[in-house]
Amino acid sequence: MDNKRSRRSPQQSRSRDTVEAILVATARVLVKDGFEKLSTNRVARVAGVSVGSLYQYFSSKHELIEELIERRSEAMLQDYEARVCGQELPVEESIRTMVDVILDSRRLDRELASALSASGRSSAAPNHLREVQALLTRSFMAHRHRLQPQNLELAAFLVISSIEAAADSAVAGRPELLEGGALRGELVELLVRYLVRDSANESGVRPAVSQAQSA
Amino acid sequence: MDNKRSRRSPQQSRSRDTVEAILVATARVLVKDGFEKLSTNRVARVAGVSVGSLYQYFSSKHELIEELIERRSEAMLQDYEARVCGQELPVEESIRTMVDVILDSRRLDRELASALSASGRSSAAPNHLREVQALLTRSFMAHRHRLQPQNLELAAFLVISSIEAAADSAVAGRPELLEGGALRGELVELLVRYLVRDSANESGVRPAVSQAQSA
Amino acid sequence: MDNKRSRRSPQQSRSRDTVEAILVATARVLVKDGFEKLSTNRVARVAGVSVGSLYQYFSSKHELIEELIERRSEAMLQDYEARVCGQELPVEESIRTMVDVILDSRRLDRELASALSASGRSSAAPNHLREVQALLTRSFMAHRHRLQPQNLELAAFLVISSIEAAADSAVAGRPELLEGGALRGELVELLVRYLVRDSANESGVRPAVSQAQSA
Amino acid sequence: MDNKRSRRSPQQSRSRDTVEAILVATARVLVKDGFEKLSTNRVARVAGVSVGSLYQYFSSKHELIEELIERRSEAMLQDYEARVCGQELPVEESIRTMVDVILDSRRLDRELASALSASGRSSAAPNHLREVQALLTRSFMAHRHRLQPQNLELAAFLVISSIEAAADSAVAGRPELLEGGALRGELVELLVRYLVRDSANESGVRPAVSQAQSA
DNA sequence: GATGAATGAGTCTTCATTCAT
DNA sequence: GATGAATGAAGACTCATTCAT
Repeated sequence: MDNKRSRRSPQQSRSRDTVEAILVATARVLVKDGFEKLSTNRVARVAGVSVGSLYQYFSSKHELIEELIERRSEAMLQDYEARVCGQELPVEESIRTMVDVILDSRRLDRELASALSASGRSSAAPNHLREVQALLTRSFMAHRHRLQPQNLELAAFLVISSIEAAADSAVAGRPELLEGGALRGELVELLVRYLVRDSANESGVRPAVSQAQSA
Repeated sequence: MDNKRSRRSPQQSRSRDTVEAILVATARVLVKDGFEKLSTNRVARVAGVSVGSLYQYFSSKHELIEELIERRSEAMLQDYEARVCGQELPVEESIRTMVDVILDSRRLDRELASALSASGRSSAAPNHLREVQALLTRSFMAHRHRLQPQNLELAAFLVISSIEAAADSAVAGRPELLEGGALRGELVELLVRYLVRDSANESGVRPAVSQAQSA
Repeated sequence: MDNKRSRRSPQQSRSRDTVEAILVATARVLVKDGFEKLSTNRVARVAGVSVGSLYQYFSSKHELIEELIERRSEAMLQDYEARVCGQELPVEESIRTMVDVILDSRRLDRELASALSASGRSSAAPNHLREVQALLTRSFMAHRHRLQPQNLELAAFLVISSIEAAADSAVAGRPELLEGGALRGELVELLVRYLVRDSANESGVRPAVSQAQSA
Repeated sequence: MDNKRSRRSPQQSRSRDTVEAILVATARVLVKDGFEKLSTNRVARVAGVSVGSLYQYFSSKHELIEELIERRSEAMLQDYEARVCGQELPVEESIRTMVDVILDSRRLDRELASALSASGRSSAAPNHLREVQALLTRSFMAHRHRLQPQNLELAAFLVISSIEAAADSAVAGRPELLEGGALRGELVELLVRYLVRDSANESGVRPAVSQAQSA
């Protein structure tokens, strides 16, 4: 625990290959068998090395996974920077790029993302707000003339997932946000702005957003 | 609700107490030791009953957790309904209530929520977009005059967490959303509407949102 | 262990019914789920009584099974006696009746017999002399002109099963038989007499045996 | 033989010893405590290795037992072949050898055989035909002048065990044999030929059988 | 007598980790 | 450095048996 980062950092090329093989194997096992079946022995076997070698470069199973996640983040960051290419983008473009980067990343290694994020979650978890979402959809229906989104079901999906995400992120990393009214107010702002149709200028004010996107 | 077909449905009052004790113990273990340390034996010990008793009411560890999550969902649903009280609320109010319900729920059992949602995620996970978020914040700074949110750091937090959440929810339950451009477009719409200041009417069009919120 | 036969012997009719129900349930469970899945709790549930009641009449799981076996033996004995009906049968008839009784008993509750006798045996057991049997069949083929049985494969089956049975019975109940040459000699006598064709009188000497049997 | 696809095939000499120790321990536990008390942990402890090691070479408790049985079968087969030594034996010799092999095998590891074959059988089982056997013996007594065997009690033992064995083997592996009359007829043939004295030539026809046997 | 909730030792099995070779 | 055999604590789950109601 305290001797973290004690191992690792291969300098020779053979070592680098080994590390790479291990990481690739980890991802493969994760995708093929899920998080629960991930074991150091199995990873080593798939990587074609011995467990001993695995422990030469990763001091624990935990570190193995951390490294994998870190690499994925780095990849996303590089993707973002590659797309932005040093330019100063307007906010709309920034956002669109961000969205693209994250969604593409998830799309590319869907299995890995799923294995990584849904790892311990019980199957009930994803559904546990289904009913609330249904409730919300119905409420949207009732006011559909005042709402901007066309696909109300998709809108409800987005709304719920955003609230939950904010709540969970706050719990995980910024608990103080749960106390004040700031997060709350901002979330409401976010969502209401998204949902409610602009009364004055239907399609004039914010035109950039509705353009077609490249898939 | 009661069609859970647990091993047995309690028929004596003793049983009901046992079930309750087990569920309480589960939450306690989850909070104190985290998901990974949750074991049926430990739960039973903390609950002051035997493993056998646990298995009399929950046919597996999995079911135990499902029940816990289900109870939390039900509680949230009831909270929502209590607040709405049968009235037909306008969208703004629906959203505010929804936000309140979810945030309050998380605030109340923060630890449990954390244990449950971060269950399998490695400790690296919460941080893995920190850098991206920093990037985004800087970009926001550069355009701050065109943006509506005051607290740009909070805005970036919200933006990132919303995108990630949408991506993860899609991966978990609606993979088809990752393919088309619909989710992407809607997400961009959501975020840009939130971020960009209304050029025409600075504070006139959407007044309801900026009101004070009841904690 | 030492208070055996302490419970049991119902005198009232309700008790008798209960005992009967339990025994029937035991057989049912045995047939449906096999010996390994047999548990007092399950038997009680299937019998429609409580475990407590089961233990009122059977002091242990062990005793439950013993009783079942004993009943089966009694049934066979009664069947035999019913068929013999007090008459003094000639040996041929005795044997035929005996064979009928045992085979019929097995045929009638084949499942139960199988569950009971194959209970703990690994799947390898029934086959473990297959090769030897094949060897023997081949040897028979080579001498088929000197042998009496028509179906040599069936003959080999019988031969092997008889030897094994004698060996196992001896191990289980009469270990001294394994030491001397008596059992050995008698077994050889039994088998050779069966196998080798009578050189002198092909079909005259022992005519009674080849008659048709009632199925 | 070696295509057993156990978890791993030992590659170092240490492993081979471990495997051997485990198998020896299995036999020892079986002999000392019986099949019901056989557990992987106990075997490992007796073998002086860890459970983990056991599972390195045997993927389940089941496989452990299968291996043991297979080894015993192989040993018997080798014994048979060693005695036959490639020669083409006459039937009488084949049978005698077969009988010797099986009886000797049982004699050598009597305890193991007992534990293995009586594995699940309740203690009632071996006795459950005692009464029938008594009956039969008495019947034999009555016709003793027409019977060939000298030791009628031993004959009855052999007769009963042969019928039961045929019935059980059929139940276990060839249920179709229970239906037709073939098995029945053949069994009767086998037994009557054994029991009934040859009327014509008392001691002339089948002389080979009564010779002395090598123990 | 009957009930069924409770017990807890014991079962099989996994897997992160170590260390002699 | 690499190997892979060995470890053993720990986990999920079962079931014969008891005993308060």
